[in-house]
Amino acid sequence: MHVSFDIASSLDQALRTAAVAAGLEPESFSPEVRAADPRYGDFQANGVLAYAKARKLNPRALAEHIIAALPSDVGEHCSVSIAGPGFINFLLKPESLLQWITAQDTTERLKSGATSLHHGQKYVVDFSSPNTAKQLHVGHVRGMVIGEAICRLLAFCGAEVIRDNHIGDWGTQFGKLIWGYKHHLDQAALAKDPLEELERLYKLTDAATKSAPSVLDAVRAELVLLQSGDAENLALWKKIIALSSGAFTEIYRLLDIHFDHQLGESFYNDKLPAIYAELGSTGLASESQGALVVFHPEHPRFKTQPFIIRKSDGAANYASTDLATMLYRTEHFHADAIAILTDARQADHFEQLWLTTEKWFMMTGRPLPRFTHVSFGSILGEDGKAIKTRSGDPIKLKTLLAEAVDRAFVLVTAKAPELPESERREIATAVGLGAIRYADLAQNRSSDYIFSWDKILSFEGNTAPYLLYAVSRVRSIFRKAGLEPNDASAVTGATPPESPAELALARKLIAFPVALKLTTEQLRPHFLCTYLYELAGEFSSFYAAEKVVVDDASIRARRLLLCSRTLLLLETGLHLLGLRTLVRM
RNA sequence: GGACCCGUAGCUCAGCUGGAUAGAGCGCUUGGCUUCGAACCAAGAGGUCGGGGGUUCGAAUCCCUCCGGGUCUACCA
Repeated sequence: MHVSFDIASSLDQALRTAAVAAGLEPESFSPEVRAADPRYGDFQANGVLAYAKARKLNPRALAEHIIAALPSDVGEHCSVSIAGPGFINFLLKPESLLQWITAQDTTERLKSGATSLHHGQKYVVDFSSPNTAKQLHVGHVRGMVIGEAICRLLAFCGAEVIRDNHIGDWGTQFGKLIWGYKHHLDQAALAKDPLEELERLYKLTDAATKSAPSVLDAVRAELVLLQSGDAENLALWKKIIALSSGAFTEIYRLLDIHFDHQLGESFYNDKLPAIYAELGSTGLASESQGALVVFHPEHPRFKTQPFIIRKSDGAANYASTDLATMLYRTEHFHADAIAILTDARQADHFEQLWLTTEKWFMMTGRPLPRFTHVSFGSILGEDGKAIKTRSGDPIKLKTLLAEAVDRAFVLVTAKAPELPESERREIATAVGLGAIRYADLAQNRSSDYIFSWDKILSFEGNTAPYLLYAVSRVRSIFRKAGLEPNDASAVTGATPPESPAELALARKLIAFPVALKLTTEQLRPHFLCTYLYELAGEFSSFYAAEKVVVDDASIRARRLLLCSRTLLLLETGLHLLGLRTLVRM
C-alpha cells in the first residue's frame, strides 16, 4: 500500500488481498472501509462482522487472521487494531499524513486522483429546464444550483458530462400564450417589458380557461395548430421563445450556470410519430378514452394510473417528449447514465417514464443507460408553507438574488467599512449569491427546507459566509507573511503534524476523497458541504490553538503546509459547488 | 382509497448502503483578543431518534402496524 489519493480504496484493496490469503471467499467479502470516528482512528472496516455473521464465525478471530495477512506495507503507514465486536481500525502515522498532504498540492493533482471515481462514464444531466415565457422564480433556483454542482463534480471525478437544458417550449402553455396573444395583447406593454406582458397574457388566459370551457377548447386548438406546423402560430411561437431566452441567459450568467445544449421539447416534435408507432407495435401502449397510454400491470398504482403518451386530441404532452428525449440521449449521445433534476412532485411521472423506457428498450434491443431522477424538496417560507410574496405570487429569482446581494452589502459594510465601495460590492455579490446557493446545496435535497435570510447569511454554522471567511483567513496568513499559498519553498522541510490541533486538521484533510465519492455516487452535494464545513471548523480550531508564522522553521513550514492544503481543498470544493471564493472579506 | 417523501435537542438540520457513548449551528450558561483576521475559538446544560411490535451479536437506519405533516394520483410540466 502506498499513500494514494484515495486511502480508503487502498485499504479496501489491501483488505481484499488479505482476505484471500486468509482463506475467505473473496466474492462474498466486502471490507466496507469508511471514515472513522476520530476517537477510533482514521478509517474503519466493518465488513468482517457481516462475513462472520453469515458463517457463524467468531468475528474477532476472523479479524485477527485478516490483519495477520495484510500486505506488510500497510503496517508501515498505519497502526491497525481490532476493537469492539470486530471492527478493524486504521490510524495513519503522522509521517503518512504528511506524505498525503504534501503530495496533494494543486487542483489538477486532486482532479487526477479523483478521476478514477467516474472515469469513462458519460452522463447526460438535464437541469434547470424552465418553461418558456414564464420568469424564473424562487422555485427554479434549487434545481439550477444543484444541477450545476453535480455537473462540475462529475466532471471533476472523471466523467464526460453533457449538460442539457430541456426547455419547456412546446407544451400546453403555448396554446394559452398564443390564444392570449391573439386576443388580449397590449402592444405598449410588450414593448416595455416583454416577459411581464407574456406572463400577464398567460395568467389571464389560464384564468379564462378555468371559467369558460370554450376558451379551453380554443386554447387546445391553438396548440394543435402549432404542433401541426401552422405558419402563423409557428411565427408567434418563435417570437415568444426569443423574448424569454434572453431573460434566462441573463440569470444563467449571473449564477455562472452553463449548458452544452438547449434541446427543448420542440426539438423532439418530429421524432414523436416514431415513438407512438414503436410503443404501439411492441404492445406497450394502447388506446384508452381516446388517448394513447401505457399501463404497468405489475405496479400497485401504475396498473390503473396511465402514462399518457399522446393526448386524446392528438397533441403531445411531456410524456411524449420525455420518451423521445430518453431515446435521443441513448442513441445520439450514447449516455451511460442520465440524470434529470426536477422537484419531487414529479416523481410519479419519472417513475412511469423509466418503467416504460426499460421495457421499450429491452423489447427493441437497445442499450439501457442508468437513470436517476434527482428530485428535491421545495423552499418554504419561515411559516413552513410554500414561499411567496405578500400578493401570493412566486418570488422572482431576479428579485431574490438582488436582495441577497443587498443584504450582504449591508453586512460587509458593517464589518469592513474601511474597504473601498467597489470591493465591498464585489464581496457582497460573492457572499449574497453564495449564501443562496449554499443554502440550496447544504441540506439533503430530498427534504424541503425553510428559507431564512438570517440563517443563510449568518457567519456561524454551516453557511457560505462561514466558509468564505475561513478561506479569507487562510489567505490573510500568507498575505501577512509575504508568501503565496502555493509557494513550495514555504513548506519545504515541513515535519509531520504533532499537536492535537495539527493532527485533527491533517486527518480532516485526508478525508476529502470520501466526501467526493459519497457526493457523486448519490448525486447529493450536501455531503461535500458537510465535509467542507467540518474542514473549515477544524481549521478555525487549529488557527485559534496554534500560531502559524513562528520562528522555528520546521514548525512554521508544517503549519503553512496545513494552511496551504486547507485553502486548496476549501477553494476547490467551493468552486465545485459553484461558489466564488474571496481573498478578503 | 392508493403511492412516495418527511418526523432526531426549544428552533434549523447532519447522521455515508445495520455498527462503537446519536452529532452540529442557533438560542441559553460560562470563559478567551497589547500576540498571524474575535465575522472566531473553548467549555457546559439540553434526546424514550413520532408511538408500539419484529428481525440479530448490534436498529435513528431494515420489516410490520398505528399517529402526525407534505406531495402526487388521465390528458399542465
